[in-house]
Amino acid sequence: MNENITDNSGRDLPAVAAVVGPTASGKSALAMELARRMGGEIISCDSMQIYKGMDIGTAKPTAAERAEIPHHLIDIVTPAEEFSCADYRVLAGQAVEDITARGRLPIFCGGTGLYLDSALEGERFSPDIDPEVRRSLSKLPPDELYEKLLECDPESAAAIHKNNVRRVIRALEIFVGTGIPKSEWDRRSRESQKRYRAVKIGLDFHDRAKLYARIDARVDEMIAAGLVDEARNLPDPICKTAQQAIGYSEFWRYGFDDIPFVVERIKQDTRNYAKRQLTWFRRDPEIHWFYVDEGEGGAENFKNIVNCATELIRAALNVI
RNA sequence: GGGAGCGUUCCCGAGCGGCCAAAGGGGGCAGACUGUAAAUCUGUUGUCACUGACUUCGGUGGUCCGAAUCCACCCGCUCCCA
Repeated sequence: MNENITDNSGRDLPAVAAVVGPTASGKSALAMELARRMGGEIISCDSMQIYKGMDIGTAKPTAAERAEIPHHLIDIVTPAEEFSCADYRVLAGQAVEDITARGRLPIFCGGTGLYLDSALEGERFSPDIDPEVRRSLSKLPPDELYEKLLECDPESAAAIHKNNVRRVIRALEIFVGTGIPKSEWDRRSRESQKRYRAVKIGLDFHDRAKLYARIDARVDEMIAAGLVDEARNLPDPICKTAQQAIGYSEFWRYGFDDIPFVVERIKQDTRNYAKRQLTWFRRDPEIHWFYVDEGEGGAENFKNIVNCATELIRAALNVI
């Protein structure tokens, strides 16, 4: 059933779908429905659902959902383990291969734009860098770091704001570690042949306030579902990435004494995050956007989105 | 009833006679992003016919060439004494 279209360079690329959008926009429900209709399996594209034990705060699909439709790349490491975008790319590639081999349609679903991009990219030319390089660079004053970058990789320096120390360091460590500027590595990745035939479906709202209201409501639900205890009881060593998780980091930062205050912080952080996700995805011209609050919104509109998305995917991927 | 304060742009909050459409932070909006990405960073945020004009700092009326800043009264809030 999964008849791949031959792309213009003559290679057969596996077909995949992707459902993206800001947090709380209804991606999971849409992906589930698409999976049911099209014989698909879901590949989570979420930097935090990777972590075991962080269930409520990352809005993982329920056990029932996971029993009905196979979900990949959820619960793959403990919060103590460092996990990167590059790791994700490798595992996503395996998942697609696996799902495709079984004649089913891989459906990416998630809000981590960088992870999705890295998974869909043809090749990723970013070598491993000795972490010691970053460590020593981090000790230098920001101005000096930017000066250095200006010298060894002016193209990246021009693209990165000097205040964005984290990215200045990344660009610098790539040059120090490989002798080749980051801008050059990036160019090679960008120019590489795509890995899949992908159809991307995006979810957004005409009225931003509606999205924000959904976010607030969902945070309240998470609290009711026991997020506080989940955060309190996470096993101690937690890696840098997992430490940043919204819904948990606020407890670590503000403590467990004033729960209502922390809840407000979680809502605010989530809203800001949703805005950043939208900024990321809106830049991608390949995404077909659907509006959750179109017309009357609600179940009727959801059905309509599912229908349109299904047609779109079938047409574009030539999947029956 | 007496005393001491306070009221600033969406919010908090600085300003205390001109350099103030008014610091800073938050929020909003927009943007960047290729191995920390639920991270990190940038721009913008009174109105308009926008290198200029107009309206704004609780209200009204004054002083002054000139007020968010000084004075009077009024309204509202807070705190202290009774």
